[in-house]
Amino acid sequence: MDTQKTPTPAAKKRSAAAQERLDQIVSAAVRLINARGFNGMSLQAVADEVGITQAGVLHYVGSKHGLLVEVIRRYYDRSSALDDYLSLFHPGGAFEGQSPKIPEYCRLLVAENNSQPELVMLFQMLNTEAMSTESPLHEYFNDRSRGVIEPEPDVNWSVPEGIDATEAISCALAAMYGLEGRWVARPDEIDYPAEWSKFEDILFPLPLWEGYR
Amino acid sequence: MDTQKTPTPAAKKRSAAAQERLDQIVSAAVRLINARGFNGMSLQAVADEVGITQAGVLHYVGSKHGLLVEVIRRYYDRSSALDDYLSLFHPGGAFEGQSPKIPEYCRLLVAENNSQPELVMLFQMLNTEAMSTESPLHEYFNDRSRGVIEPEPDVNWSVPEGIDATEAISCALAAMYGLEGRWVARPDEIDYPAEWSKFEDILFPLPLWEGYR
DNA sequence: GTTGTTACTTACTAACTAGTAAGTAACTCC
DNA sequence: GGAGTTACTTACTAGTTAGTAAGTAACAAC
Repeated sequence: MDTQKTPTPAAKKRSAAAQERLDQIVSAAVRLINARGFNGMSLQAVADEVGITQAGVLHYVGSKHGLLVEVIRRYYDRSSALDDYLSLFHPGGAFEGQSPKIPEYCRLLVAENNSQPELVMLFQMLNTEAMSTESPLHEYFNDRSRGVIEPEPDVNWSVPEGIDATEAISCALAAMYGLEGRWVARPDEIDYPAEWSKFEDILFPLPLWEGYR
Repeated sequence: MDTQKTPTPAAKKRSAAAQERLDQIVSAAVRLINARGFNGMSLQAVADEVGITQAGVLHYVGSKHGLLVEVIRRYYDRSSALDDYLSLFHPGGAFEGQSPKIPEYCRLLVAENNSQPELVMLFQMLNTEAMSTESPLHEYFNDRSRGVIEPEPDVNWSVPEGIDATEAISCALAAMYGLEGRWVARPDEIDYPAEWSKFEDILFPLPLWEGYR
């Protein structure tokens, strides 16, 4: 029964405080998942970081699985400069009629991920744990992996002759994932966008991709 | 004090039985790490799979960290068709004076890994957990990651003009890692070597890499 | 000013965690 | 046949795990 009529300003204020607390909980959970994995993380550790009791954490998320759901939700609530790029080529967009370029798309993705190392690490950790059929995220990440290779089926990419656009995206994203794993493991040693630009010379070598980058 | 003089056949037999038991323990541990990660796996679960008590497991490995050491050891005791390939180009090898080719090297790596999905998954899992500085394997995997990009510094790869061999290997291995993650997550859906051959067309496109593949 | 809701806390449970200590049965060595 | 070693087991400890139940203090609604 949803009795949520016009919420009073006071109710809004309280709910905002609650939202802030939930954010603290999710932030702590992300840090702990990155450090130990979801299986290795405990509700008590989350509670300690936030400064409340373990039962207090459960008050917000219900169960450990509920916490995982909130963490995933946070991952998806990121802003995506990417969808913005692709939508430019859709009917009504600024570049309607033109075709997007894979290297350009990749560069945007790299730039975006470069500003969110914590979420990149979270993705690597959960995605890896989800390899196991035992993981509650197994099907979820498998579906995602299938879908991401063809992010926008109605877009026709501008690629050189003899190059399969779908394969090029698939391969580029695999390389990106591999590089991201190295980067988040030693962020001080690796300049992610700089390394990517070197990868670009391999993935999209210049005589062939001239005009398509 | 090492009192290991000529071991009697009986001692050998006993030690062989012990080795077999240790193998069972390590095999169970690999399965459980793949399913839940090292942090999520317990000595009791290993013991249950082997059919002995948890204290029995500790008799062999001393501690949970000791079990991790044994698991890592198993990973490195794999045969490597790869080193064999590279050694052919060393002084005294059959191909002395010639240069190895990166795509060929990659194909061997893919073929070898394709026959060991369990160890590939183990690598993905431990490597990911080792992203965290908290992991006992953090430095270990970082060193490995640095080294693997230049597997044999004294080999001069045969590559097309304008291509940086080190970057090509680095990029190819990143893509391989990314593809392997997809493969072990859904082995029934993905034909790893077949997918790799499509990646080859992107990483080493034919007009450019003609004669270097 | 009562009634309800929110945001927690304390107190608890039952199961599980890695690790230790002290056995014991089987076998080997000499 | 006695001494030592191996491959375990039983029994235990101290700490941690997710989750439940029953509060309670602060505030809001009316």
